[in-house]
Amino acid sequence: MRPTVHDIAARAGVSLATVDRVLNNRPGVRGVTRDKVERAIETLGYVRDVAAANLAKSRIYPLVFILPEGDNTFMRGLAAEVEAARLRSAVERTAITVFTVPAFDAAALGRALEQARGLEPAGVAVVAIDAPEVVAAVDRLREEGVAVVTLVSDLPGSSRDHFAGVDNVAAGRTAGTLMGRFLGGRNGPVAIVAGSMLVRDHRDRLEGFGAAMAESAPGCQFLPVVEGHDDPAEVDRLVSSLLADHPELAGIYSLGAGNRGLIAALEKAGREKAVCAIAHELTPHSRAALLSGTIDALLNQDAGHEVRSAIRVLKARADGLSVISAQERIRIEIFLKDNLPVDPA
Amino acid sequence: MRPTVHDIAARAGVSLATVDRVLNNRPGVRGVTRDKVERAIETLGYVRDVAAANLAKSRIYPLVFILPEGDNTFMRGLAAEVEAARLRSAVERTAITVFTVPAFDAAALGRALEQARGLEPAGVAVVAIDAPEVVAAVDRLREEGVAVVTLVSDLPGSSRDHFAGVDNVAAGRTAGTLMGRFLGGRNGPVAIVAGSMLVRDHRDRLEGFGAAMAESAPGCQFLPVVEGHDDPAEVDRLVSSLLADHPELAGIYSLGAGNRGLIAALEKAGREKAVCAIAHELTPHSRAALLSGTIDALLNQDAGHEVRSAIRVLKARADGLSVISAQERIRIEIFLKDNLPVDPA
DNA sequence: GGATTTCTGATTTACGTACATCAAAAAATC
DNA sequence: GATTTTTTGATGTACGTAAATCAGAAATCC
Repeated sequence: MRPTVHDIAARAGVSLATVDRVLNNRPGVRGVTRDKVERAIETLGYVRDVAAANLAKSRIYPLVFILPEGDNTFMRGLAAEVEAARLRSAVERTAITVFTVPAFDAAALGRALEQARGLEPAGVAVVAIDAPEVVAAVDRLREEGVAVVTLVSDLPGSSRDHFAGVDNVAAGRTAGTLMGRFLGGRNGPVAIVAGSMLVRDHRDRLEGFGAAMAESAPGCQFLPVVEGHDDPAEVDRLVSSLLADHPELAGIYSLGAGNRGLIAALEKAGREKAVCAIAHELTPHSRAALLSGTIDALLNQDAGHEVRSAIRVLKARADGLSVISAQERIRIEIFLKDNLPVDPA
Repeated sequence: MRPTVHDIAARAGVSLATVDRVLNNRPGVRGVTRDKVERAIETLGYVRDVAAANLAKSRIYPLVFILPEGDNTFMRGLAAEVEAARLRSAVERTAITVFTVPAFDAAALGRALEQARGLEPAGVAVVAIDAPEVVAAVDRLREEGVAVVTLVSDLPGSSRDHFAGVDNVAAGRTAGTLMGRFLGGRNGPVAIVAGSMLVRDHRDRLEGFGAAMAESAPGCQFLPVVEGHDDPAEVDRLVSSLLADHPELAGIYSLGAGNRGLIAALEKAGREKAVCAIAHELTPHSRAALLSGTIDALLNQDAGHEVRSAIRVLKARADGLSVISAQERIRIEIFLKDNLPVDPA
């Protein structure tokens, strides 16, 4: 049988109240007594029953999620996962509030973080924008003891507790290695379609892609990076003109969103088999394109995993507990047509 | 505020005891009264507080894990993850017992399952062997209301609740597509090293590999499958003689364990760059070989995820609850040198 | 050595649910 | 309509912890 606070009190020769004071860092315990209690905890191997403690505290974890607006498929999927988590609130003792802010607007994000602070939450999960006012707002939350996790996009200079997302340089490298190997020494230039080079994730992916391509396909020629602003129609136009201008195009790396446009352009031109296409994020469209062969490989980060991980980490940090680190590692998933999950994302 | 049993009692105009009877399916409630209570539960959106319920029941989940013996690195890693889960027992209200049985011995596994049944556990997780006596033993457990999850290796004909593992045909296909694309039309035969063709996992992988290669590298010549019995020394010998006999060897697919032997043979022959090598399971050795370029791609299943998932599913089934299915999907992970997790497995 | 401050003990209530008991009410049976 | 059976209510205890109160003991101060 697992030891309880009563067992510790008996063992240490003190009362329940004193054990409680030690366990919860309340004042009013002499050093020697504290030591006695801590030794008893040690020798009995006492572990606080979190369920019982939460019950007694009627603890709920007020959490705030701050997500970007816009109709980006990935971000909508992320929002859906947050909503799914909200529906589990009763079971998980969380109370999740969602704020949405205009995409790429650091000032608005800073204000949203301030607003979140006003709610005195136990934790905040935020899709960060790498800007000084955002760093400042995050640091202020941390100073007040609020746990902060960055989601999808990190904030390296800040004091955030944890980042629930992938290393985008490594993701870019992975795409580069795959592209180099898939081309297998074939000639012809490679095109890169970004969303916006103002976004850190995209810059990181580009950096990694270039480095890995230099190793796996030395001498490969790159076309200038074009920016599709994650908009399918714009990506369609851009890719269509790339295809028209470069009949020998060997590969396309799409490191942002707007894959519907990429797929449409390749298929309109009838070049879907000739051009090696690698893109990011599994969506119903990209999934279909992978299965049909229009897209050759897809890199993905599991939005559901990211949201669940963020919640676990925030709760643990709020209680000062540790987490299973391997469980919180967000994978850079590589999907070929053969290892797709059964259920569309 | 979340509704409690008291709220339901008030709303339905009955006593707490009656609510309790309805909630826990105890006899002694008229149909009409039951309906009243259920309507109240519905309209108030009552969800039982599992933590409080478990506390009141002092519920622990006695679970049995049945794992194969032997010094296979993957299985040892799996055992380590089970042990890690055992150390979390206090927090997770589990009591985990581990049985080990000789590998590939269906009769012994059947006996172990019977023995597990004697412990009257809430759930059993088993690395299955596809044999009639194992199916029978699993079905018997299920009949007694014990939840059963197959781990790593499935048991299709049985009534097991869930399979925590990967689709090995799909894993083989994934390897085949990668191999075909990495070869990029190069000539030269491809060798396949299995552990034992008696094991279903290995047969499945081979089947998938052949099918995908036929698509991605039509006309590729295969050497006869050799069996290394997951033993590094034996794999080393086999691969060394393959390399000596076939100077034009283009690729090797190792679908079992014993990768240390594969790596050693390739490096001794100085052929690690010339031969495209694809293997399974991330271990310290295979990780190093991936980084050095001896192995070109690694397929993996996350043993930690499998164990944690098995426990979640067993607990949920024991309580008749549902699980987040996306969370329990075990991925076929593809690792290149670029997307390795930071921490070795 | 008395007053004050700091520590400790004893006890109680609460969290939300499970489960048992006994009495009372309602329904079914004859 | 009396009896039996079924259904329901009322109540209490338990699970392991949190948190509060108040009294008493020990240490510290002057």
